[in-house]
Amino acid sequence: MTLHDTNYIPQLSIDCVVFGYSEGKLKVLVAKIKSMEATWTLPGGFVRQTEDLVQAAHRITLERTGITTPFLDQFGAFGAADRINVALLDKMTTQWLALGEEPMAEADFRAWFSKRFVSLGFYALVDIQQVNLQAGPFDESVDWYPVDQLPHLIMDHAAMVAGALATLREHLDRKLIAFELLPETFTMRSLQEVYEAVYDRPFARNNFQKKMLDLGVLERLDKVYSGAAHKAPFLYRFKE
Amino acid sequence: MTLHDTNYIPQLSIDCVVFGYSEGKLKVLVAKIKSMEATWTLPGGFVRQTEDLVQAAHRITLERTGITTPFLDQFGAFGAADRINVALLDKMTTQWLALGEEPMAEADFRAWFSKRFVSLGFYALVDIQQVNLQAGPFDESVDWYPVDQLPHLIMDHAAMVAGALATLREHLDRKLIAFELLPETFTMRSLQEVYEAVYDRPFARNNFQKKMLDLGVLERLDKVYSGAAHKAPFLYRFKE
DNA sequence: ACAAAAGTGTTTGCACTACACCCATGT
DNA sequence: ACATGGGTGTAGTGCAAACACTTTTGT
Repeated sequence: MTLHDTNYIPQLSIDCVVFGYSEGKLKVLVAKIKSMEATWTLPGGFVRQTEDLVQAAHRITLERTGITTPFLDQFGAFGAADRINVALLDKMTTQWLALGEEPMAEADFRAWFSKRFVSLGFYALVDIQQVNLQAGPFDESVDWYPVDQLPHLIMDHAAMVAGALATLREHLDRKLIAFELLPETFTMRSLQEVYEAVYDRPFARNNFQKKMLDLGVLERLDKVYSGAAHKAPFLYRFKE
Repeated sequence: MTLHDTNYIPQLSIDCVVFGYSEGKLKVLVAKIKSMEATWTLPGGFVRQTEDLVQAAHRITLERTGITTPFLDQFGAFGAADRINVALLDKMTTQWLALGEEPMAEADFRAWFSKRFVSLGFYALVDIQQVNLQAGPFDESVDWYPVDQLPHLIMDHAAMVAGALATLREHLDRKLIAFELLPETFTMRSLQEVYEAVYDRPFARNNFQKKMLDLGVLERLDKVYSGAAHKAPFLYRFKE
């Protein structure tokens, strides 16, 4: 990766709010920045000159999760005039020089990062079980955090998460995308739990089931016997 | 205006879908490009290094309409890898050189415009009666066109209008922004006509009135006597 | 038999629709 | 008086929430 405007569009970045669902909670993928104390960031990146915006967002998500075709949607553009993090720049430069691979002049690196960036916010929905976490070049680690227990994020990344969540709540029903957060087959209960995690409120079980079935997009499969002392629930699949 | 990345962010543009309402129709502000046959474009521009995104969108709208504080919302990002118009470039260059004011080297101009641009789509709502149309530097003229009778727009600008309209339809009810298309005081009928123009379908008069009044955001003022042979309608004002 | 959770039916309330009627105004 | 459009009330309809009941499974 050489950060030069012959390869990437300057002053434009993409940050992805990657949502996953596990343990009854809606989670967001967050990276801890290398060599910095208590500094976390959303997975982000830049747009290649030869690349569509959506391709870039896919690539950025893919690099961290291994997921090739997640649901992706652009939810906002973040471009305050002072949208820059000078404190980060020095730390990053040190880090960059330490990387060593495909070396780029420090001056070029600083020239790239010292400018104000406009960032496009995308949110992604992934089946958390399919994810293979992989840290990016500047990341010490990437991890899932419950959306209501995020660590301290740089710049306006917290606002991005808020915006992404607001958009997700608007879209979940209308666009039939809740299934994107689940494995291919799932029980009605787990689907309901996804809704409850996203909207942070309970849903009535019977009405929820009726509403989902009335959508006509669920295919009922075999029952699943968990060995528990109660009726076995049906499995469902999203009928496209 | 000097198009150089010390002044403007390169490869990033903003295009505005400015909606107005008149003569029972929803209209969009469209500019005819100078010295080109049958080529129209949405009012657009670039983002200054020292400027917020929203400021830039406001400026671009202000330059053409004279409206200082329209309702503005970002509805999409357009960034196909081949999002460039080579045919336009030559024409524009000629045009640019003819302008003469604040001369910039032709090479710089071409370097600026020959690259791929990512464009942020904003839509704006204005009271069309308050607008003073003013052509931009590259525009032969700017005019209002009914949203369903647009001239042939460059690149993906038609898709932008479609996206803006879709977003407007989603927002009109939920965000109480229909009033932005009307003068400060208006009759219930004219408000209904705005809705009918936006959604391109009729609304039942009595039910519409009830729905609007039940929102609790309308302040009823005096009646307006038009001199016509029927009951005088009330004027309303948006209660913020 | 019982507990736990799944599945389904029934009623209630609310919002939106359609229909109907009265009112104000100028000719 | 009448035509025209404004304002309001009422009955019907559909959707979603609330309540209630039955079924399946393992201990």
